[in-house]
Amino acid sequence: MSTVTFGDYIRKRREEIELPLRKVAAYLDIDTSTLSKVERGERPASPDYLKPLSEILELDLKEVQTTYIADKISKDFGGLEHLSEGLKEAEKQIKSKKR
Amino acid sequence: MSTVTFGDYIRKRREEIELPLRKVAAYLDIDTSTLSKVERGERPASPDYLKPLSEILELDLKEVQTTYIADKISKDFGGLEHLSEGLKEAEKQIKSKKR
DNA sequence: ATTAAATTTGACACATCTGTCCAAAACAAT
DNA sequence: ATTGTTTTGGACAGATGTGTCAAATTTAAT
Repeated sequence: MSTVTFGDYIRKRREEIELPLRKVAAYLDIDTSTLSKVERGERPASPDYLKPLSEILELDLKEVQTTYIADKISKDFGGLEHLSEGLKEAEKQIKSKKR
Repeated sequence: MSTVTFGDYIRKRREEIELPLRKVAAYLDIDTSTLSKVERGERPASPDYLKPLSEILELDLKEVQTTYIADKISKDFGGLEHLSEGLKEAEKQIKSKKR
């Protein structure tokens, strides 16, 4: 399975449509350097970036969020033995709350 | 559905078996005050607490972790529209990695 | 009501995080 | 090789997080 990091995911797409970091960073209203670090996984992405990223990279917001969440969870909780069960439980609770 | 916070969960159990904060905190090797804040949700629990908590509170580690994860996820990602999908995806990736 | 124990509060120190700035390096094009 | 552009690196400031300490409050017991 792939397990692509968030950084790789947006970098790949950015190169695909041939936008320089400069442009994308400007659209997100952050420094070029910051975005570079996010793409290389040196820093985590802020959730604030997700919406604008989906816009300028012409990606489905749902996919962007999904990739972001999966990546962050594996980084934040990677060490826990019972992560799978915890996620299932979290899902249940979220669904029940969404009503 | 309940959606019990991690703090409520361990406080309830601690009171059930009638241990003072003092004792539990000592076992976790943290200040009483810190544990008090964790129980009341004023501060997040450190993952380091989970194992010792499960021991001194005589709880299944799996349940402790699960509650911790569910709580933290809802706090960390509460705002995202596509959280459910993201969690499913994260689960998939974790499972595939566990091989 | 006093005393003792348990719990909470708030100020504090120290560490970590987040993003910026600007200089350095890598890359393209000619 | 020089110039222009993109990308990266590292020092930095300000914000946020983590836990401690000591004092204040609450609770329980007598």
